[in-house]
Amino acid sequence: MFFRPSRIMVSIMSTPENVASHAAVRMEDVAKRAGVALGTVSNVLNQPQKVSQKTIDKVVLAIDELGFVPNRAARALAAGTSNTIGMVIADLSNSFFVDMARGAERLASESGINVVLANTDMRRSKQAANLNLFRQERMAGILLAPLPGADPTLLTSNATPLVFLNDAAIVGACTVSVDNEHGGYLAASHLLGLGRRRLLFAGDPDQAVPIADRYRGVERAVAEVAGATLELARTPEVQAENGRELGIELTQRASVDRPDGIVASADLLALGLVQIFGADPSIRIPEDIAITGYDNNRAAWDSLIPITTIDQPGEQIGAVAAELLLDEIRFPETHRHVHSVLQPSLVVRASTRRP
Amino acid sequence: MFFRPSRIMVSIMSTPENVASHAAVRMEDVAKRAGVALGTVSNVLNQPQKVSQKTIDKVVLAIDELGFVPNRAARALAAGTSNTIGMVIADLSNSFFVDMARGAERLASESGINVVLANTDMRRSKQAANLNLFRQERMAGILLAPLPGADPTLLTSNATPLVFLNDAAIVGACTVSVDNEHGGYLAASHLLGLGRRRLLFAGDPDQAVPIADRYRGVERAVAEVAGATLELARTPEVQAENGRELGIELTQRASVDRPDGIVASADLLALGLVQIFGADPSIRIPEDIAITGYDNNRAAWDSLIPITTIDQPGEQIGAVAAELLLDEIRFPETHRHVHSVLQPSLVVRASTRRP
DNA sequence: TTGTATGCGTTATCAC
DNA sequence: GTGATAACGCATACAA
Repeated sequence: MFFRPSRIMVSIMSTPENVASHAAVRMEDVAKRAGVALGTVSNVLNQPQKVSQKTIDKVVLAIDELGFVPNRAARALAAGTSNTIGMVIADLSNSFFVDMARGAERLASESGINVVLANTDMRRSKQAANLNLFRQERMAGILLAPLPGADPTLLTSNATPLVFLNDAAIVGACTVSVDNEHGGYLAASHLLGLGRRRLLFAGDPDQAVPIADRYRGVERAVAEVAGATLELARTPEVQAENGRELGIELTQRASVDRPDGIVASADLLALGLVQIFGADPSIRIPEDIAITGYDNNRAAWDSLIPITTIDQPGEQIGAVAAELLLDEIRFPETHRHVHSVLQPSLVVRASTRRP
Repeated sequence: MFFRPSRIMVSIMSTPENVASHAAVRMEDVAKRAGVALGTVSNVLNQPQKVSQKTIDKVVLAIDELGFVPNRAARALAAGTSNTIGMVIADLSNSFFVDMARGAERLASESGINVVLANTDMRRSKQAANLNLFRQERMAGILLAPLPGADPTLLTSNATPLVFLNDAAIVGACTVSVDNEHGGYLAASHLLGLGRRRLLFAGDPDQAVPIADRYRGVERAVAEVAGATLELARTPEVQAENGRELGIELTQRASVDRPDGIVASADLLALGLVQIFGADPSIRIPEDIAITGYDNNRAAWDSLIPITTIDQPGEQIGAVAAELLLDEIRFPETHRHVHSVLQPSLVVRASTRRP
């Protein structure tokens, strides 16, 4: 299937002359050029401390002149180990996962380890394919931010160390996740602390486990405060559009029947609510209705009325996961699987409190 | 450097028993188990048509029972080729680039080729490191969405085919980019076509080449219409905040001095403008001021007043680039470098035209 | 189809 | 430090 843009400008160019055909430069060539032994070149690359500075200089020079690029496939085969780890990500469109990747890369690079990514793009078949790919590549280890729905078969091959991100419901492997129940509790407690008593939770707990967890946290917070009530407004999705629909519905209620605090299960949902209430002169944010979001997306702070939200520690998740993976890689016998649960944090903005 | 979350729940678990130590299962083991020759196993994996169905079944069964995972490093070394391509991306936080990755993956997978990603994260050193990594891995080819600022040294090693994405200013390689000048022209023409004559361009052409190109397109469109004027409002950045600042400034002008059409150089910039004007009862969108954004971010359609914008064909860029790369990989001698320029498209929403 | 043999580019281990 | 050489796991070509 070819892609032909509606209008395409193409300029034919001559192929560049292969000034130097690097294609076949091997270590042996470098050794010859530098006048040293093959093994010495290998040492310069992997154990420089075993080689005199003078020799190193000669070898490095030869490498430059010849444009030698070490062959990692051969290296991995001979050494039996790779120094790159593969990360399989459920959805790169979600900045939460990109943050995890950034955190993992940062920590891994501190140990001189590379991280390559593969996008699952929300498709189960791609998740399996990418896992296979990395195992076949004999990656040192794998970081997996899986699709929702624990799938034990992901662990079939035990050969490559594997750490799960953002999914606690896995045994037989390390996992790093975030405490969604606590996040819900934080949001609701914040509203209750501001004196709100008629709370509403926007989102469908039956739709996703994290949302259910957040809802439980909200319930717990409400139960701790005498006189506080909680209403559940199920939305089909958690997009801005759903927030607007819910917002319109709420504006049509008598003001005494309206909640004075809303915990939205996602920032976009909160954004939709803020848009509707903000356009209604009879409703003031946060005086009449205070609103919290969830995720700390840029949608939350790009809002005309910046939205209080729960920040997910994405980078930290990635860093902790990489840390656990490196431990499993380095000390396979002594390693013990741990389930690490990180805590989200509250970010207060104008949607709940006047600056 | 260790990451210790403020509060961390850790549960120690026993390491899983290595039910089957897959670590050392080789093709030879599979062959023995299936009662066939080593070469036959290889054929089953790479050239099934050369093997009888009965033999295939035996081999597949043995593979399953032993949990054999083919070693790609060895395969690549022996065959001299890899069937995965590496993609180095300037900034995964930008959904534009994620779209490119999706497009590249889709097209490559049609040929049974894998795509792995590496995030440059806007840092020049990481870009170089990731390129090195992929070349050392002997990837079949590399897709590079480079950092701004053409860097010829990226092409030093000519061994691995390389295609540039979103950067036309490269010779000696294929490039795929989008016509920003045309995008600016589209936006301005749209406003002019709606009768607007006092146009304003928001953004700083000196800040980035793409913005300069868009501005040129706007200038061209304005020049084509008699009586049309164009004002340039330089903003330090293209965030929502900058849009709001500009919006406030414009509301303070006498209405006759205000533009009746604004081409923002980015969606977030447009979002900020829409937020301010939308909150001002004396200004109607689009009657008094029509606004276009650029990029077709979700910010554009999540806005309370959905924003007309220029859609960047991200997936198409990725697909075309992958197509060109595959051609260069397959036909190295007949391949000719081409510079493909794709066209953006106008997406009309409520910020310029009542539904 | 089967064995068998050779080579891919590196690492690692010898004795020197 | 040198040279030589045996793996590493697989693809491929060859003769049987």
